[in-house]
Amino acid sequence: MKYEGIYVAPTLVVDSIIFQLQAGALTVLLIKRNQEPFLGTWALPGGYCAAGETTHQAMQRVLLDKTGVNTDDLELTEQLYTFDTVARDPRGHAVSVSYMGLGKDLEPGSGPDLQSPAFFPVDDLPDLAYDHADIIAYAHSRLKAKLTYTNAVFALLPKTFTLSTLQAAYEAVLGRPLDKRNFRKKYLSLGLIEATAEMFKEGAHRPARLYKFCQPDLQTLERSFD
Amino acid sequence: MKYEGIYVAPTLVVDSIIFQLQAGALTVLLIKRNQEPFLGTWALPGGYCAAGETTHQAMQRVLLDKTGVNTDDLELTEQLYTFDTVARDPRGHAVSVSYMGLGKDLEPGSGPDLQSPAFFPVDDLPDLAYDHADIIAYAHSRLKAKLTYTNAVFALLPKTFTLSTLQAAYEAVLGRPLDKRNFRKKYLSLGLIEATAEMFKEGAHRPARLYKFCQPDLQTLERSFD
DNA sequence: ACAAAAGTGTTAAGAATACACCCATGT
DNA sequence: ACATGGGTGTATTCTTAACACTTTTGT
Repeated sequence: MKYEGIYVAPTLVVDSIIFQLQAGALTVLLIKRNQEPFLGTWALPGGYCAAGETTHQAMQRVLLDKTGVNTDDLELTEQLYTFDTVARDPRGHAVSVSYMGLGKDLEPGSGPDLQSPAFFPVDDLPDLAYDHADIIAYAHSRLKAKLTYTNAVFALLPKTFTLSTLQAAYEAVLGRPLDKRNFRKKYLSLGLIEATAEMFKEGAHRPARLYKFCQPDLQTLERSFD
Repeated sequence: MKYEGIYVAPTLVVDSIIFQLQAGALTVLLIKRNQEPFLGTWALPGGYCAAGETTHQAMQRVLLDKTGVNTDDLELTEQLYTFDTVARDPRGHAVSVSYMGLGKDLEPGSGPDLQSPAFFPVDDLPDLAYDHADIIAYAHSRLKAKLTYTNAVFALLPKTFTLSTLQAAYEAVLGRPLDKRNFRKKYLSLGLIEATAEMFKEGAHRPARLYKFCQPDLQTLERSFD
């Protein structure tokens, strides 16, 4: 072993990629940086992880501090990847552990200490600091995969939902239209959702049956979706 | 932001999970710890990541130092997961970035500085330090998944191989027998491998055709395997 | 009555599974 | 000639993909 004297660890940071659906589009939470480097540029919310703090705890703290979003309001959190970045920081080399979070009806806070948090459609992002555009693209591809082999959509939807809403969620994430009849047939055959007694009435058209997930936690599908 | 004074990063370590096939079994590289904690207990090769060093570089250095295995001899390396561990180390909290490596004909070195590196069948592991048994189980499950949706087997096989060898590799990783005719039909239909002109003669039976991968790098399958 | 979204079935093609015998070689 | 592993085909079931009209409601 080499480090018999003083051991100096690399800077450790955490970044969050928080997705939700808004107006039928998949959106991601960004902040406007209020310090150099990349002052004034949009970026993923991130910050330092301190000794004695797990990366997950650091993620929760940083997310709350910078965006006002509480991780208790997320339905699903998952570690994404750990990036080695050379010029992430004026200190030089840093290691960034990134987490993906999914939720619904998330409200970025507003206040002087927050960094203008806002959700942007993933198909219409502003210029981003660092390699954050790549990280978002990677998270998006992971999310697509996750929707095909798990029931992770539940984290993007309300407790009860119509089949059209469910299909729209898949279409928003996957970025392409799906056949209505095939979608319903297949999804119902998976046995993950069940009809409730309620209907959803809205507008001048036939009411829709409301469904719910049988189990509100992450399940792996045996037949992968699409 | 909280850390305006001195910032102290958590201890950052890297661990390697190196797999290869030996005598038809999937094996993983372990060392016998020569220090506390867990002195004398088998463990995954791991060590500190220092400032100025990427986690990947640290993994390469640590692996070579502790086992004599050179990462240049690995056919495939992939970051696995980053574990927050509380009691990993006498220093207290640590963050461990783990990498999975695949290779063939890997020879652990021997020498006074090395920590008795040896390959053990994943189905017959000794008692392990820390949560390394869990980490290996996780890596194994990721490897199984990887074999079903990519051509990652190439990293476990020689340049040319028979279909029986290929099937045996799948069976060793997945831990269950596969049907010979269906396996061949499906694998050949994927178009990832092609027959060479050579045959492999061995023993008192019909020689086997040797195949090779068309492209010797990682490909994602469109139809997932099995 | 009409506009708007909900709901519903069939057919055809492709993929997965189950299954048993002959072939080429060395001894 | 026999033992050993290499090599091959078919029938059945299940899954996927393509495709259009009727129903219920509010205005």
